[in-house]
Order: sequence, then C-alpha cells, then structure tokens
Amino acid sequence: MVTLKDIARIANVSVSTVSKVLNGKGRVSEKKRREILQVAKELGYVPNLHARNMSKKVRILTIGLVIPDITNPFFGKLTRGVQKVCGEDVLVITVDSFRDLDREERVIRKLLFLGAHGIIIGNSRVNDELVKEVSRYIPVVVFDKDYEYENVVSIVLDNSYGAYLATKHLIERGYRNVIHLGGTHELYVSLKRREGYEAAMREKGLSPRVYPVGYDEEKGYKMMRKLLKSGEEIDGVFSMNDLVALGAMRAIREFGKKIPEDIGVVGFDNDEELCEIASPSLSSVHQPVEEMGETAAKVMLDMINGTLKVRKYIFSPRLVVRESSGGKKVNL
Amino acid sequence: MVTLKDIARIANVSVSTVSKVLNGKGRVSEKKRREILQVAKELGYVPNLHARNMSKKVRILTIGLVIPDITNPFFGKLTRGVQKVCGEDVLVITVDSFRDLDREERVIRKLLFLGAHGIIIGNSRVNDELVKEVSRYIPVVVFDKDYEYENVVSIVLDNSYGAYLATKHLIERGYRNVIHLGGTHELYVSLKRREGYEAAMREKGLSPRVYPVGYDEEKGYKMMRKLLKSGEEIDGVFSMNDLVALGAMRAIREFGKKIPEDIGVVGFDNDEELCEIASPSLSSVHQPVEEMGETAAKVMLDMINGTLKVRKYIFSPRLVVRESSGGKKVNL
DNA sequence: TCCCTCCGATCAAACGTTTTCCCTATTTGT
DNA sequence: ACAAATAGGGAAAACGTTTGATCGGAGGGA
Repeated sequence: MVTLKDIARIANVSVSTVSKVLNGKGRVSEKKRREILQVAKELGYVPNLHARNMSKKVRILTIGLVIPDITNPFFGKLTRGVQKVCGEDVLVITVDSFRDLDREERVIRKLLFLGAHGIIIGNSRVNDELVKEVSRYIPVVVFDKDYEYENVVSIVLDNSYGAYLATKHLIERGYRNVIHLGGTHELYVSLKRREGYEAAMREKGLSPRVYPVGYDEEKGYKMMRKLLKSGEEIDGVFSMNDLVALGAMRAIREFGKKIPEDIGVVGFDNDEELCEIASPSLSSVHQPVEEMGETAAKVMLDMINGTLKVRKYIFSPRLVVRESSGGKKVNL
Repeated sequence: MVTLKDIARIANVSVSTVSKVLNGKGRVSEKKRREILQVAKELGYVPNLHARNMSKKVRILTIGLVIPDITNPFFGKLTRGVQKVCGEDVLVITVDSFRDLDREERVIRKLLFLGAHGIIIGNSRVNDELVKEVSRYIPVVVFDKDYEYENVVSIVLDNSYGAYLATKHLIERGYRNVIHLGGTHELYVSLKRREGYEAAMREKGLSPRVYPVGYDEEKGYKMMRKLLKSGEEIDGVFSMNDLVALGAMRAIREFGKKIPEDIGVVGFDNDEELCEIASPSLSSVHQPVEEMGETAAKVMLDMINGTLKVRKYIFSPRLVVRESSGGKKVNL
C-alpha cells in the first residue's frame, strides 16, 4: 500500500508537505503542489482512513447490521428503524448476506475484526455457535430467537399470538373449515405461527389442518390449486405470509370461488403495498418492524454503554382487517 | 473518551497489560485480569476502532452509498447490486436519507469527513453544489442526472426510450387514445418519460395528452376516476410508475371497463412483486436496477484506482408485456 | 548593512492501539 | 544449592496521518 511517505520520498519533499497538498491546507508553491499531485496519482494513493481519523481524533461508534435480503421491504423497514435511532452520530454498517449462511458468517467475523462495537443480526436462521462466539467480544442483538448468553438480547414478535388472532378472526367471521398454509418446519417463526393457528382452532372445537408450503407466491398458488381440486372442504385460509396468501387467492379465483363470500383469506407480515393493491385487498397480521428495528438499535446502544436493563423484548402483532376476510355468505 | 491509558492508570498497570487482558492474548495473572476487567467496565471503555485497525495494519476501502428510502425495493435492489460488487473486501456504508435533503447533505458531509473513499448517490434530486464540492475530494457516482465535473460519473437509464417503447407498444396493440399519467415536472425522470411518450404518439400521428399526477396509488386512482367521469375518450394509459398505474386500474375497474379489452395499461419500474400480483398483471418498463448498482460500484472502484474509462453509462430499459396491455377488442 | 517580515517547507509530537522484545522474580530440575 | 526455565509484567516501536511549532532564506524598509 502506498502511503504519504512513499509519495514524499519520490517527490523529494517531506511527509507533511504532501499531507498539506492533499488536503489543501497550508501554503505550498504551485510547482511542488503539481508535482506532488502528479506523483500521488501515478502511485494510486488511497488515504488510510484509520490513520486519518485517529490523527483527527475522530471517534465513531460503529454497529453492524446483518440482514438476509435488503431487497425485501420487511428488512428495509428494519434497517430504517435502526438508522433512525442511530441518527448521524453512530455509524451503521449494513450488509446483505444474500441469504447465504456462509457469507453471513464471513461478514459477521469481518465486522468483528474491523472493530464494530456491536452487531444486530436480522436473521433467525443464524448459526448459534457463531452468536455465542461473537458475543464473547461484543454485544449482539438477534431477532425471533432466544438465547441465554450474557451479551445477547432477543427481540421477538409474538408470532403465536398473531396467528391466533388471525385464525380466531376468520372463525368469528363465519368460516369453519380454516386451513393453514405453513412454512417449512425448521423455522422458529413458522413453528410458532402454526402453534397459534392450532390453538385458535382447538379453542373453538375445530380440527386444525396444516399444509407445509413454503414462502413464495407460486408455492401458495400450487398448493391451493391442488387442495381445491382434491375436493377438500375449505372455506378459510390462514397463510404464513402474504405472498403465499396471494398465491392462494389466485388459485381460488381461478377455481371460480369468491373471496370473501366463499372463502376467507388472511396473510401474515402485512406488506402494505401488496395487501392493499390486491383485489380483494388482503387482511394480514401486522408486525411493527420499524419499531422493532428502533428497539434493536436502542438496546444495542445501551449494551455498549453497559446500561442494559432487559434481556428480551416481545412485540405484539396486530390484525389488519381488509376485504379478503369480510365474512362468509351463507347459501340459503 | 476513556482509553487504555486511563484504565492502566487506575488499575496501576501498564497499557500493554490492559491491552493483553482485553484481547485475551499474552499471560496475565488472574488477579490483575479481574481487576482490569472490572475497571474497564466501570469506566465504560469502548475500544477505538481506528487505533486498533491502524495498529493491526488493517486497511479498508470504504465507499458511501446514500439513498432516499431503503424501504423501497427499487433502492433495495440498487443497494444489493453495489454490495454484490464490493463483496467482503470493500466496506459499504449505506445510509438512508429518509428523503430529507438536509439529512442527505449532512450524511454526505459526514461520509466525506470520515474518510470515505468515494460516494454513490442514489437520488437524482441531490444538491448540485454539494456534488461539485464533494467531488473535489473524492469521486462521486450519481444516478439519472448529468454532470460535467472531473470526478463525477453519471449512470442513467434511458427513460425517454422506455416511455417510447411502452407507448408504441400500446398503439401497436390497437389502443389509440393513449394518455400519460406523469409525475410532477421538476424531476429529470418524469420529464424524460414524458418526452418519450410524446415522441411515440407524434410518430404515429396521434396527439399526446399528459396529466401530471404524482407518485402513489391514491393519486393515480383519483386522477383516473376524474378523467373517466369527465367523459374523456381514453383507451390506453401509460403511467410514469407502477403504483400510479395500479391506482388507475382500480379506477377503471370501478368504472366498469375491462382491462385490457377496453383500456390498456402500462407502468414503469417493473416492480415484479406488484406487477405480477395485480390482476390483470401489469405490463411495465423494466429498469435493470441491480445491474446499475453493480456498475456504479465497479465504476467507483475504477475511479478510486484512477483507471476510469467512461464518464457516463446509459442503460436501456426493456418492456415486460403482461396481461394489462393484451390488446384492444374492437366492438363490432 | 542590519533588522524585520513573510513565504515555503520541514520537524516532531500526537492520536490509541498492538505486539515484540526484554527484564525480574519465582519456580523447577538436578 | 545452583542453573535453567518460566510466569508475569513493562518499555517502546510501529501503524499513517494531521498539525502546530520551527527554521532558513528571500525581500523590503530604514
């Protein structure tokens, strides 16, 4: 790496002169100025940020934010919440792991190595051992997962309760044969949502039916089509996310059934853009994501300052009712 | 700010011992170890990242990415493109300006002050003077806007061509009375899209009709409803973005007209999630956003290394045809 | 000629760590 | 009991930059 010293040597001047030229500070003759600039360019000089900031006595609090997919508005909101709290004084380094667990591990280690003062991990599939290891050095905030390590705080949504709310709502609107299109089982969130659904069904004396589907529109569409064709009796669908719900709605429409008159549908996540544009608009369970991001940042700052109070934050979802669960029309 | 020296003084040991304890490196007696840890905690010690990295001879190339709204998938994709190219070696500091021009200016200055090696600005409404000033120190990449400064590269989408494509497509599918729901005029992109629309109309000997609307669904809905009620003759809509197009579609449906049989609709941006979920699915002009982000990062790296070749990159949009512009049914 | 000023450039300290080398006790081995 | 090994700790250099102090010399005024 080329430093000021290298430039100084080649241009036959002192280091401080070079520094002054590059920063346009003190007074330097036009001749030397040009010469130095020239040499700097030739050598491809890139200033060393650390040296500069140390010399300038700049101190920055830096926190890392690792998320699986910045393209997804859900994580966008999370990021925004964090940045809002951090304002312009705390540096947030946001990195997208592209849902690649290896890359995630690498960037987390990198963040640690670079001296981040704390890391917020927005992915509940994160490697437990890694969290444990990192938390030995700096505080960690994780979403939707429990840890009992000293230096780790969990921020979770009460997924089970959200699912319970949604299912109960469907039942109260007159739908009886409510099925659940769930995620694959390994995930904490899909497990919890399933639990809530089952609890609500049992409470009303109905028998739950759960179909593992996945997470995108296509999957929801295919599964729903299959179920309808098979003659399965269904008048309500609680889906583990909005996309799957929208897929299911497409299948229902294609099959010639009316929403919400014949079948009611409720999603999860409340991606507003999506839910409101859909026709009929989609009822969904709302997560206060941005607020959760803000809390994550606040907690992180508290941990860094050693003024942490709580070890776990639980957020409550709320149901946003739109057209898709408007109530069943009973055939006379 | 508390430093190792402070801890050392209070704990009555040397700086190097403190460092060793905090990093778990050399050997230190259990007694001192505890003591030092205790003092460090009480004083609220936070390591100085710059000093550490300098000492460790770590060098990082840092580039700042400033965007107006990380919640928007469009900017999410941009961000992703940048991060993809930067990989794990170049540090990307992404900051959301919340569409607040003042905040934007502040964060850009901050980035400069912190020693970022380059800044990518994802907002065409950015302050020109600021760009000029910043570019005196470090390279800048800007989207959708032209600059002639030495150290600034523009990455633009050929908005005019995209609009032209969309409009021509509508005309060729049999729609004659194609209107344009445009943005407000101050923006470069809305100006260009309008131009393209007008060019296509004139080319076919039709007279363009442009209505300034805005950027969200509600605005599109209201304007379209008003136009339909007023009896305006319309069988085609080219909208300046997808949301406005979806609003217009809602109004059209409500008015009892069929899409695409009576009225054809084309949007802009091609927000896939939105366009495909809509029913009928929405044709739209696609911007290769992620690719543009990748290019921005590559160009930035080139500029930093002094190996820049081109001063301006123009990307071509492409039309994605879906159901909403399927062709007009002629009444017999 | 001498003194003062000002310009251009250099010197050297400082920023906060890490890390290598070195010193002194103490322990271990014979 | 004496040499050798080792544990515990400190001194100091190094990382690359910024910046105030300093210095030599040119030019100007008396």
